[in-house]
Amino acid sequence: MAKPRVIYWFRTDLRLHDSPALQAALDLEPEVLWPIFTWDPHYLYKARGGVNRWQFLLDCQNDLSQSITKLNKNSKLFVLREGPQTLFPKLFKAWKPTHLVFEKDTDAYGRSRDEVVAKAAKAAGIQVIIQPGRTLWDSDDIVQHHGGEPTMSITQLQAAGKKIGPVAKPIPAPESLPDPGDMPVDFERHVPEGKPDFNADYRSEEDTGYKHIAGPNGDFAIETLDELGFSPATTPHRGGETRALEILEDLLKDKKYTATFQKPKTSPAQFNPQSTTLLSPFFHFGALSVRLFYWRVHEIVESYGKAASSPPESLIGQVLFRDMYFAAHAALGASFGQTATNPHCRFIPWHLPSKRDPETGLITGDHHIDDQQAEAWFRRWKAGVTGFPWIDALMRQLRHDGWIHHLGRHSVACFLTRGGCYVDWERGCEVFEEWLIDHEPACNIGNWQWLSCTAFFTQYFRCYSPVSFGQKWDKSGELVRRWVPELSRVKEKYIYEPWKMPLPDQKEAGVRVTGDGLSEHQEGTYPKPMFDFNERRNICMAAMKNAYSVGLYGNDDKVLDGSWRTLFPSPDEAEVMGEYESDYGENADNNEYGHEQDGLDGETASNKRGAEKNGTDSKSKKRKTEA
DNA sequence: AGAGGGGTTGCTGAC
DNA sequence: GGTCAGCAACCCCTC
Repeated sequence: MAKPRVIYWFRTDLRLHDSPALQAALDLEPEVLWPIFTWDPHYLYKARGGVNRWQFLLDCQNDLSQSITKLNKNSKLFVLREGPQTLFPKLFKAWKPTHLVFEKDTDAYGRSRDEVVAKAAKAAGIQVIIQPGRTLWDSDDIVQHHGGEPTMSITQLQAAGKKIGPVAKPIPAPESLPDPGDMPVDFERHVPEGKPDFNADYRSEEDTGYKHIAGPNGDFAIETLDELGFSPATTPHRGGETRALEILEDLLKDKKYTATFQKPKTSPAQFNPQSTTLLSPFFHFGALSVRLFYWRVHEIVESYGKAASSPPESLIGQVLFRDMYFAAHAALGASFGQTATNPHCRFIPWHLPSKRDPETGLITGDHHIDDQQAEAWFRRWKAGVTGFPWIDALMRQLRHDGWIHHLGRHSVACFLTRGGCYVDWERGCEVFEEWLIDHEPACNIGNWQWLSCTAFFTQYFRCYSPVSFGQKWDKSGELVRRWVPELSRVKEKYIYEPWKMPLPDQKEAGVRVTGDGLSEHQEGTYPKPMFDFNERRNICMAAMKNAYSVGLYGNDDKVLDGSWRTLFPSPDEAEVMGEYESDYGENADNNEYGHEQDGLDGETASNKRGAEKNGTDSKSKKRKTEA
């Protein structure tokens, strides 16, 4: 029998060390091995992912390519600029491989993509080998050992993991790689529809990348930001396997830090250097193996003795949470990413609910504007001009650097959802998807559900304050001064509450606190806070209490057909989403959120808001007298 | 099997 | 300045 001719398809496993999939490819003792990467129109246009994450991806690709070349001067990472679904059938014919090998992906899009590719391979008589490798344990395995259910707590994940057995020991990087085979690409191109382009804002030039399948010089070069029409990245954080391994070694040298790490005791305000490892983007792109991390940290923890920290707060605990979210996503698929249809996600009548595709039931990435006030709050939150310096500093750091500390993410997520704006967690989730360099669908979705108290976590009465939480970690406001330079000269006393600053102090600090943050920004000004936080916190908490007592989950018929409204009789019960056009506009009597005209349509948003506040107060009083 | 303890990461004010 | 109860009271896990 002829020797195997193997295509190794790199995706988010951009490393040579501890790759069970790459090892499986090499175990075939192939005659030729093509290390390839394919462009994916989904990530280029349909999934949000700003220029900063692209930069990190490029770093990982370039580093990997160089490492491959070090093992075989004839080889490198060959980038093919076409979507895998249309490319592979043609590649199978043109290159005549015997095997296609890649690492398992369990996120919703990844699964559907790989199914198409595997089917095409089968039709072409090519053997497909898929190996898990993104997580500590195979996520499908975890689900299976948890009764087919998603893991919704860290105890559940740990119990399932225990049943499977110890995390696999890391595999060393290969010492050599076979030559690549011929790579004819004289077949017809499929150029994807670039519209709608969720990343259009990042393109200052035309996206020319798809003009040539093997790049402008025909050498399968790694793309550049220029070719994608992107402006330069702003993030200082750089990727690559080499860098990842260096950061890991540096971390492990500090035995005390590694062994006694307690996440809740690391500061969200610390930067340069930050208080946590910042390894998350490397895990996302697979530039660092999470199992290598696990075992190397484990070693240090074991040798450190009793003073070491333990999960869930410890470093090991952090990667356990990652596996928990992956297994929840693996079990629920696309439903995991939204409330509607998700049996494990509480239904809360947030403002700015997602539009859904009537065919699939899936959210479209667009939202209903049920309330102009909430829309304005959402826009100010995203732009980092809420008038709350702690929130604004974090949002600006996030946009610029693509990374903020975990507790910073907690602060801004709580603020947007249950602890301030009462805006749908799916809105915030989309912004993080766009901006985070470490964006991992499962973890991002899971954490937004956690913070909004719709799944994983329920203690909605624990609410982050945009003033106190910042003060607790950063009394003098260094993070604010760094990211909100308008306030850099403000006295410590007012740094988290500039609206309390008397005029003479404003003058001295060279800033005027005025405006709504959305109108044209005036030099030397900082916006007024967009609401009274304590007032909003009380309204939101009462509304959460009410929604919890109604007790609907995302898969409930009442949620899907719109009759949930009968359970939230009127806006004066508590905060509840307002009116908006249905997704299924044709039949008003039978639409998704269909309901009788209730006489509110003529009222303004502010009138409704007034009713909410008054109603909340009277309701809570009523409850007290009943008790 | 119902109760009680615990849950990575809240805030406030009293001592 | 550090600890702790009270806030009002969620769900999960274990015994």
